[in-house]
Amino acid sequence: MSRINQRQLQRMATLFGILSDPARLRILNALRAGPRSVGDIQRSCRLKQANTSKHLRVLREAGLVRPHREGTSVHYSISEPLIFGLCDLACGKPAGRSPKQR
Amino acid sequence: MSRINQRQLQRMATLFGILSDPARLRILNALRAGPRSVGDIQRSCRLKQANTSKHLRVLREAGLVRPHREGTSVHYSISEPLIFGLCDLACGKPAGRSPKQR
DNA sequence: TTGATATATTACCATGAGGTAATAAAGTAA
DNA sequence: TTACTTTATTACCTCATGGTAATATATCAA
Repeated sequence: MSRINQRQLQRMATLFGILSDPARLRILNALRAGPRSVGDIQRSCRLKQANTSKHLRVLREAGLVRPHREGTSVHYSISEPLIFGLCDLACGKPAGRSPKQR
Repeated sequence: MSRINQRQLQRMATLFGILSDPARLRILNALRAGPRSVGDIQRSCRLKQANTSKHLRVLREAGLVRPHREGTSVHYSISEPLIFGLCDLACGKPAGRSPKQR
């Protein structure tokens, strides 16, 4: 029997859930090059202001991203680069054959 | 500007979404040791019959798992082992500091 | 102080997904 | 055929989540 802790499973599921949104993946990808202000993220990801803030909050509370005030604006940066390992892996192969296969 | 295709992003998001359910992670983990019948999975994962079937369908349609009839029962096996790379990565570090950090 | 800009939060709606009981379908045996 | 077992599907409910407009908060300038 596999002895993978239920907590651990739950944490994995939660993390995957956070990464299961295209908008959040776009944000993370935008931050890949370096810190960005909320406004920049909003514009480059084509998101509404409230929506941007909401997604950033999710990422922040998950510890994937970190805010830093700079005057009147807030700059976010990746605080968990391991995320990109996941993204690259997900990007590379799995479920990559065809969009739909039943 | 990042030129990650929108399609690719959507595919990633979908894959992560499929992995964002504890029950499905349990199933995948159960299959790690080798093929298993639906009934076995159901019992070892403590899932209801309909629920098991539903989750297996999701995994199957995503190409992560493959069915194989054997008499009156159906055995499922992992068809995309790369998934475990994702799980191991997710398991190892990210968001791993504390369960909640706001 | 007022005004302007940037970000966060709230309230609401609409959609999607998981859980489950009931039913259907597929396979085997007699 | 009927009866039994195993798996799949359907219908339904409930809950969680994303999108958005409106509002609040924060920071700076004048």
